[in-house]
Amino acid sequence: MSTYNFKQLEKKWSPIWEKAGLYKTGDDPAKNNFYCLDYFPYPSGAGLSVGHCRNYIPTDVICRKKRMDGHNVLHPMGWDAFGQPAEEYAIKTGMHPAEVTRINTENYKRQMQLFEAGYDWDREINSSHPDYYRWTQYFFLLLFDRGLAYQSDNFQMYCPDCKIVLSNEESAGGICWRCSGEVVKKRLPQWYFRITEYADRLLDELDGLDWPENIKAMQRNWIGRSHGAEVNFSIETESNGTINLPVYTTRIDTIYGATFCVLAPEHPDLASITTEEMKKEVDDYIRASSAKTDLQRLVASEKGKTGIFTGAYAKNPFNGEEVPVWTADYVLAGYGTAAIMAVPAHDERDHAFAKKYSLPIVEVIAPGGVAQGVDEEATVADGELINSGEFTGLSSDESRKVMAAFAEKNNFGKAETRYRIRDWLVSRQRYWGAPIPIIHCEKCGAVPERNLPVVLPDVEGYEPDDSGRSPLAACEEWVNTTCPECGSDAKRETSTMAGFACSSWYFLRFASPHYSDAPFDREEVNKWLPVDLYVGGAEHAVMHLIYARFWTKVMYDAGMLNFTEPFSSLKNQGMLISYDHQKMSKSKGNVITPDEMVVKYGADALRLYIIFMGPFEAEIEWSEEGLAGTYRFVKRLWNLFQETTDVQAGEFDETFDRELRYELARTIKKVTEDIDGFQFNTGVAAMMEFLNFLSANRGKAASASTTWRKAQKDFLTVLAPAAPFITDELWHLLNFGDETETIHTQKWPLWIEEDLVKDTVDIVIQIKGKIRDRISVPADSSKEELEEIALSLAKVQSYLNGSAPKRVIVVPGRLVNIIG
RNA sequence: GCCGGAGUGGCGGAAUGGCAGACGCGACGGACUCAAAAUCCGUUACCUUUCGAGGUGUGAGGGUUCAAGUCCCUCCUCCGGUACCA
Repeated sequence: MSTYNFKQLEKKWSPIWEKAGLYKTGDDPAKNNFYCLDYFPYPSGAGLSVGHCRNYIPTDVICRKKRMDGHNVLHPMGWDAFGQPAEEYAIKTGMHPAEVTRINTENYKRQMQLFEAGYDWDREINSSHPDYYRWTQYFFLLLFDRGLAYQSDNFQMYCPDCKIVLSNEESAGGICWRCSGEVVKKRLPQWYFRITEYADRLLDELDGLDWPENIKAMQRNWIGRSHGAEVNFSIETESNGTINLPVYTTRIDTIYGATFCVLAPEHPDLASITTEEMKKEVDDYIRASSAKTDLQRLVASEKGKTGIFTGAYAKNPFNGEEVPVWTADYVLAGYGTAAIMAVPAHDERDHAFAKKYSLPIVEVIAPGGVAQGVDEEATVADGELINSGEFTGLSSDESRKVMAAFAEKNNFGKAETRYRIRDWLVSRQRYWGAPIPIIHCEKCGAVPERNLPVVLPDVEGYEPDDSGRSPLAACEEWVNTTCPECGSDAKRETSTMAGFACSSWYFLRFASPHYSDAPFDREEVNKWLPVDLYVGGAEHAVMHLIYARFWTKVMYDAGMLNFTEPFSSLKNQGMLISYDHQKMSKSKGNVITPDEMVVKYGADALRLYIIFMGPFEAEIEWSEEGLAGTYRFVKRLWNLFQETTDVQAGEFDETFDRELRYELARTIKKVTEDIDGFQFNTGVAAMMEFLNFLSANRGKAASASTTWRKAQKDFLTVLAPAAPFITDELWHLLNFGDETETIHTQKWPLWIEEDLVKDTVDIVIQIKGKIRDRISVPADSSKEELEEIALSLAKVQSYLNGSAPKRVIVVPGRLVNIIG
């Protein structure tokens, strides 16, 4: 009998499986296909921590089980290799970002292999390789050709620390997603994708997805569809004639209560409407607010909103009243029309502003027909319209329809749906990304470069500057080119695409990673996609996951795909918290690596602990003692099976044989259902229970030798996906297969349903809901029999004290409850 | 504020409306050992106990039910997201 030596097993089996092609994508036409995908990792210099294992180990377990229960499995891995950290490292050291990336990807791969995450490495892809990014560029042009890519010099978010522009998704809350620093607004010409055009479909098609509810909710909030109306107020200016001022409102029912209008400081017509008298003050205000970040504005206005009267008055088209026009930075430039009608009686923000600047408050909504009074606070609820001309008496709900129609009929407004989501800012003034395949020609404008790939040239330095120029701009022989349309001198676009462009289609590439005629082979894509199971952290709810859905829909519209949603089912693993109760990060110095754990406890114990530590989605604190626990489990398995490699038949014990068959069937059923249902923790617990049972009954092995041996075999088989090394070793040691075979290609065992049927069951006897006794009865005892037995029990008799029970509830197989 | 989720032993966590605390960690006791580690066996929600058992208990308070961790209502706390979106 040998001692458990995980190092030896790992060294022995890894190469054998590799040679056998265990993880190669299946292509048996008789089998169903299963595509399991992990989020596209960015290979960072820090390498993988045990936190990442919570992603890669469960998907590996699922895939192993899927192969065993008869699926062709596609489980690929690749690298989201373009991006800032490699570039920053390159800036610091001068090493080419491609070299930095190569080193990091190799390390990731090595680590994944340490804990035997089984990927089909023949399908490995790298988004920074020209063979890949030529297709990213191809999709840029697809969007361009379909009118979904455009250039604009709007204000956008800019992170001064990262020196990079950010999309709205990347700067949610005014915070840079990467460095958590505050972002500022900057006006630079940039490329955008028209994701807003797909807002309705992105919202509506969420409903059918098997995704976590919170992710769907985040996307719904982010898209933020609201139904309202646009109404044109009009302003007679001193020197610019009549200016039309459209405002967007979801509460047109309150329009008779509009007592002023407010324009965002960035509103394009602000200068034209401002009177000579107010010009200086308004200009000062604009300057002051543009100096603030959005976050600073928000913080400042929590102490009190600020604003300036423009001197102008706007006419309310419903009642002809003239109301003062103000500018204030509580009105956002990027939403609606950047102008609002302010109804202080029925909007908290307008109320606060009106109070501060002593503007009138007119109450026009009476919830339940009763005016609430609006001096102290705004009445936000719907109600019956009062003081509202011909609309008085209508409900808020009705009037919203009627008044929008009225506005439309009279040509001063219309019903309007608005969205919170903004177009996707995709260009970056960075070196390490996919070049945008556009040539700027003075005559022809922005012309697509169809000769792909536009290869990233080697440059002297990678440093971006504050001017918003990409390092590529310095590479003159690359920048200067000729226009593909007219042949005259032209310049290449020097920005590259944000990394999220690369990850918006990678899941398609895995179906045919070496295909060179198109981004993907349609037949292969139809065979494997949509992705059956997509697993990663929750942090990409409104970034990657929304972009990838958008691109998929565009490709569908272009006739390239026959599905509109890329990921049928999505799961988010929980975060792993370090021993210091903080997120693991290199900067905090609290990272625990799989490397050190594999050295200490072996891959099998690590794998088991990762899936056993708690529910898959839950945030859990790392515990090395916990890992020591699963290490003890594999050691106990090793020792017990070493002792019982060759069980000889002894005197048959029917009772024990049945018990063993029952426990085995129960275990197989539980493990099967738990792996399928992502309840790995309870599945492992069931296997621990079974091992405990075998261990406690090891002395009886000979009395049920056939079943015992089957139990050993099936137990190893259901444990194999979680603990591949020890199970294959023991499987061979116990002679369940020869040298040419491996446990990992065995059929997943089925449990025997009849073995789950018990002869006798334990019944709980309750009196008024409290447990007073337990009895063991034949499993098929009828209600009447159970009642009779229960009532005859001495304990029950003494509780009843001679009187007849009022009521007896009998649940066969479970309990009898006697109400005295 | 709004949206989503969660509150169960010392800890991570189990429980189709039907025996709360599976499994694991930790702790305690014992065996083995010169000793320690490892391993094995046992105990481990709380209170009371005549050691038979009795009572209490799943964030708080109500309710439905023969029966509630689980269903309903009100509230509290925590986590995640979002935040002047008119």
